[in-house]
Amino acid sequence: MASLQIPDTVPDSPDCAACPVRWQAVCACCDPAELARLDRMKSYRSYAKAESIAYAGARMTHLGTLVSGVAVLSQGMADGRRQIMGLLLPGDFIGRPQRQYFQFDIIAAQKVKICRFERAEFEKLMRGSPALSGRLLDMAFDELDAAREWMLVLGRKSARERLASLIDRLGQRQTRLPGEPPPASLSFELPLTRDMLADYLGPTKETVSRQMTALRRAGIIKQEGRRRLIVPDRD
Amino acid sequence: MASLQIPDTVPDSPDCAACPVRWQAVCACCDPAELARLDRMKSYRSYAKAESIAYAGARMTHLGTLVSGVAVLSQGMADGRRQIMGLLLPGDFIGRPQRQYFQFDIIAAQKVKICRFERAEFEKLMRGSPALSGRLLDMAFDELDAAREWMLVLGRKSARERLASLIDRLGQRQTRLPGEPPPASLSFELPLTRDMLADYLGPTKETVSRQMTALRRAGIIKQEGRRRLIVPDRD
DNA sequence: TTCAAAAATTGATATGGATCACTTTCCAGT
DNA sequence: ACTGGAAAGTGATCCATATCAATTTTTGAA
Repeated sequence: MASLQIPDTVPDSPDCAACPVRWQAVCACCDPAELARLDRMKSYRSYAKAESIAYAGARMTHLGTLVSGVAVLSQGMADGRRQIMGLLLPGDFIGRPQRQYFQFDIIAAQKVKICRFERAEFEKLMRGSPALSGRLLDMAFDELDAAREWMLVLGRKSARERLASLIDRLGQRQTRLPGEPPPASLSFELPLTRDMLADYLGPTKETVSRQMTALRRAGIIKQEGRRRLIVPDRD
Repeated sequence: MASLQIPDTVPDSPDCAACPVRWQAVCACCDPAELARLDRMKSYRSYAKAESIAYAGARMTHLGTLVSGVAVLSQGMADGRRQIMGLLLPGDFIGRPQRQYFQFDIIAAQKVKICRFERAEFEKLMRGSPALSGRLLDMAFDELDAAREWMLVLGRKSARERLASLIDRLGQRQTRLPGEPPPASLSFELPLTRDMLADYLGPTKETVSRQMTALRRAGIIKQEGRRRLIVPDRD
């Protein structure tokens, strides 16, 4: 089991003030007192590539923030079809307050580190902190808007357009500096296999592969190796 | 203009206690004091069938709750393609706190009545009321889960399966009593035209029509007139 | 009630993407 | 540096759904 190579609970617990996602995560708006309390509550846990972080129906004992790596939120059907609903990138919130069970599967696409809080404890803190619950509300609405935007892609766009939309989205989230407009040209590492791209986009991996070739031949993207992508001009 | 047939602001403002969606809406968890405050803030507004309630980019001056009728949340592309992201039924929340502009179009599918609050005023009340903001957080997460569930339908299911999923979903929301399990057999009125069904499901209206015929011939659904549907056995 | 416009259905044909089968490329582990 | 297995790419064929073109049914306004 790959997960055994990495200790389940990472011993080092750096101070929240030094956290790499301090300003992206749910705790971004916390005042020093709240942050100190979170600091005491938190524990880290790492997951190996391809390890399951949660699965639909499992008890949700913890909530948390993804600190590093990339994970994937997905749902499977009985016959093996699978749809990825979203990517979890550093700063993203994992779980849902007031819920006992996970609704979807969460799988690490790379080595992942999560900053975790016990659910009951976090809920208690939330009740006393309008800043924290307000921030979470805002993040939830952002996710909702993103999910709805993606419905347009899934419902109405061709395979080629879908791939282009996803490349653009991934590129922006990985390249853009917070508060800045998106750069015209992107260069970044694809965190997903072709199979995962297919599960995200709807079509099969063969079609994804063909469309990737088509985009490359059309000069819309360039590739360095299999994973690094360059988008000279976003349009 | 159809909207001129109906006064923009409905004069009668029944007491919140008598509101038909008192226990579904965002105000479900409010205590009497909060409810009294909302009661003073609220104003009603009606929209005619096919009237636009909001459109992407428009200023969001009010938030509110849909009290009666059915509206549709959708997004259009430049070339005319359109995707419906969700239905707004009685009790559903409209708008988003802390946002200046609407992100999507909202269109009345039938005559609609909305209970509105000025955004700034509602936000102020929210800041002082954990019950209200907690309730909204819960509703937002419910919507998020529903949106993600729907992604599976859009990304992975055939036209027939999609139509069946939508019929089931609509039937349940219109038939199910809160807190009860869904009944095995449904009978209800479709609030959407075939065109709108197509915009919801992804395929064209012709395909929707054919699949409707196919489901009828397979005995999975029965129709009374064009709109009333009967699902003898949900499976 | 009548009638024109909109909605829905049906048919014929075209096509994008699925499927199946195979080859090539890339790594991870020895 | 090898090498076996996974990931990625490519080709041939088939099918579900789009598209184009009527026709029928419903609706609502005069």
